[in-house]
Amino acid sequence: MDQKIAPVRVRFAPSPTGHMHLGSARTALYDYLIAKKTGGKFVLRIEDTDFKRYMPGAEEELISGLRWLGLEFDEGPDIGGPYGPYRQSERKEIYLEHARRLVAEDKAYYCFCTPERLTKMREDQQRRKEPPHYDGTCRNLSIDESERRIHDGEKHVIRFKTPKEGTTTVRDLLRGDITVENQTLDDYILVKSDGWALYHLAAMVDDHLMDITHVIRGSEWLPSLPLHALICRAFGWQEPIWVHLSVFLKPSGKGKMSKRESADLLKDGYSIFIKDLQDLGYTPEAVVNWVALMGWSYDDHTEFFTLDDLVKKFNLEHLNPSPAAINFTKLDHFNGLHIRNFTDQEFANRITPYFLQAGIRTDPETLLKIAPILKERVATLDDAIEMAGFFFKDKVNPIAGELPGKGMSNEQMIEVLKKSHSLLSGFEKITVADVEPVMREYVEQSGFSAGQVFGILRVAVTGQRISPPLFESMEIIGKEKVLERIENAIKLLE
RNA sequence: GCCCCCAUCGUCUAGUGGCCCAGGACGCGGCCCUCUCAAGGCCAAAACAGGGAUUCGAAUUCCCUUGGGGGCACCA
Repeated sequence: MDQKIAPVRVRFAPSPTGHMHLGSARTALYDYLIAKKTGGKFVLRIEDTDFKRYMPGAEEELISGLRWLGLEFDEGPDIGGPYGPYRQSERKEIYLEHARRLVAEDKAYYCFCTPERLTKMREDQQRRKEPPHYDGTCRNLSIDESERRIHDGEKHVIRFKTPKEGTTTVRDLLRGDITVENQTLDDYILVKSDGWALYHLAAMVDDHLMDITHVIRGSEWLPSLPLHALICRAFGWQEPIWVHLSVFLKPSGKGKMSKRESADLLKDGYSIFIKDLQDLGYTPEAVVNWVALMGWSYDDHTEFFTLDDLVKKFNLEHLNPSPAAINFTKLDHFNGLHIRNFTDQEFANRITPYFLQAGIRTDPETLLKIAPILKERVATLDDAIEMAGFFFKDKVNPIAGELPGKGMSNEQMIEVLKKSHSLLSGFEKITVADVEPVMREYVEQSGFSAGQVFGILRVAVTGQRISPPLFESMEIIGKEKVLERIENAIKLLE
């Protein structure tokens, strides 16, 4: 069915300047999927040449984020590989050599203009309503003069000698040919005065040296795509296949998520950061499933996918170029779906750390028993704490006012609790099969509704108005504790 | 300001000239189930941005307008 695709080499190349977010996660996911699908390689490369913006711990967060999502990479800074090193900060000389080669071939040149002059130049251009452009002062300096000035210790950068005339056409896999007038391009800086390469050079050199076949990245790179193609062509390299993914917009669909909005979002229990999502009780399965479908679709209308499903079904052809607003309620939906898809044991394992974090001591047997009745009713894993914390407490503390008893007096509630207590006492142990028929029979005779009777019992036994089913809960809690809690509630009412 | 990209229900999307008075999913509303809350089942409302052109025929092709997004650093 699927035509055989040659093995790809793809790279996820984040810069360690901030927290890993949904956009990165999706790019990495698609990289992983297409690599696995074609039997290719998924490499992680850290683009850390901007020391000013470097964020300590970002690389570790990236790696643990990838692993949490299940996106194991084949080559990377911590595991190495045949194309290393995988940190750009360890490849300075490689970029410099390449830049010099371009200079030697008259495809780049040394520029001695000071940042101050360039800033002023730009301001003047802006004032004259001209697009900001390098004015070409050093573009035609002779090699001799350049070398003399370098020798004299003059600060310099290396600029790309962008063609002044004609057009450049590059093919993006999702959008087709994109053509720009070369005169709208600039003589971009390739190497900074401190000798470090800029992204444009470093990424192209690395992609070539690392045999990258497909460059999958965000569409914020689209404007510099012609430059990148021109650089590849200047070196005489074959270009990779360019794939620019749509951007993610904030839920309203109006623009990208800002820092301030991310903070607001967190108050509602959502986040665009992978680390947060984990803490908020989302499963990696759901995040993967959800994010995969933001910009990609599968044609038979199925939407529930595991990572393995996606590896089988993913393709580059169904990618969608238009921007996508993030829909967190759909994440909730997928989270529920995947939670319910877990085995009871798996679910028990997953919620354990959340209880731990909340300071609630659990035991594996009970966890396994509550799993089936809990799985159906939590949206996020940490919901389990609120919903099922009472299973692990010695006693619960219902508030008198919390005991519902719609339209019932205190005396009536006490009556119900006392009767229930005596009924339950008659059993050797509480099981749903034994107890439920008896209790329902009591409801019949009592004149109260099932909602009234079970509602009071629920609060007495669980301390909550909302809980998993009453009888199942009582069976798990055990007769002794149940009776104790009912007695407690009676005392409270009296 | 200049350059580039995008445009189907509120949102994510299917749709590559006739199968579409547009299909699915989330959400929303209703009903069923029901000891609470969920889950599940069923039903409903909801979109081709506007204008031209091509064609026997356009959501699908082309042009313009409008709207939205991204980019214009010795950041990535």
